[in-house]
Amino acid sequence: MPRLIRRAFFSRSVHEVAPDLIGTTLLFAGVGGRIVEVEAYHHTDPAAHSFRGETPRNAVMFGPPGYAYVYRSYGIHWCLNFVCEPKGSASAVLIRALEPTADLGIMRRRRRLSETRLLCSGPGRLCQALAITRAQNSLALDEPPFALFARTEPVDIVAGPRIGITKAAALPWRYGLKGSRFLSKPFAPAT
DNA sequence: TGCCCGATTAACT
DNA sequence: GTTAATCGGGCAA
Repeated sequence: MPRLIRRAFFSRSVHEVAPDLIGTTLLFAGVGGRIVEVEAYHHTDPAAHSFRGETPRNAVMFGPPGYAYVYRSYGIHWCLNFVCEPKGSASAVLIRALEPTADLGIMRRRRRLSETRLLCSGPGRLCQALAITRAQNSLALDEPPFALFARTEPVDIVAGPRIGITKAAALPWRYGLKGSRFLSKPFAPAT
């Protein structure tokens, strides 16, 4: 049986936690899969929601690590983040893609899509498949309905520039599972 | 109070 | 490659 990841796991630099999340398994109410792609957002980063200080929307980022920060993107989609680092540093990891492993049937129904590769390959898609909305904002990640399981085997991790942002876009703070078919976009080949 | 724009996706050409 | 859909934060007035 895989080991359950506790919230102390997140009490480290977002740049350590982000690659460590690759290959772990995220379940929400028993539905989910293996994390294959994440991005790190540090509070000193202009692209981070916390960069301009605390507001009602981003308040969870300023709280203790190990909690979910959920926000609406482009007025349509939901995006799931894990708060990291000591309380107050306001850094988080955006969960960008999963390899579906648990309860594909309910995810296909929610997404109205049969193709497994696209079920959770993107931050908005993943939230639709797991039925995550603002209602899950500020929930603890090591208590039901959330569950996060440690990897059971070593993984190869690749890093590259983040996606879909205009500020500080060159920083290589996107991490992925090497060779995964379930990435939202491929990583540029290593040079 | 109003206006602009974004950590996106899917349906177009 | 381009664009609409659609909401709330941040900033100007």
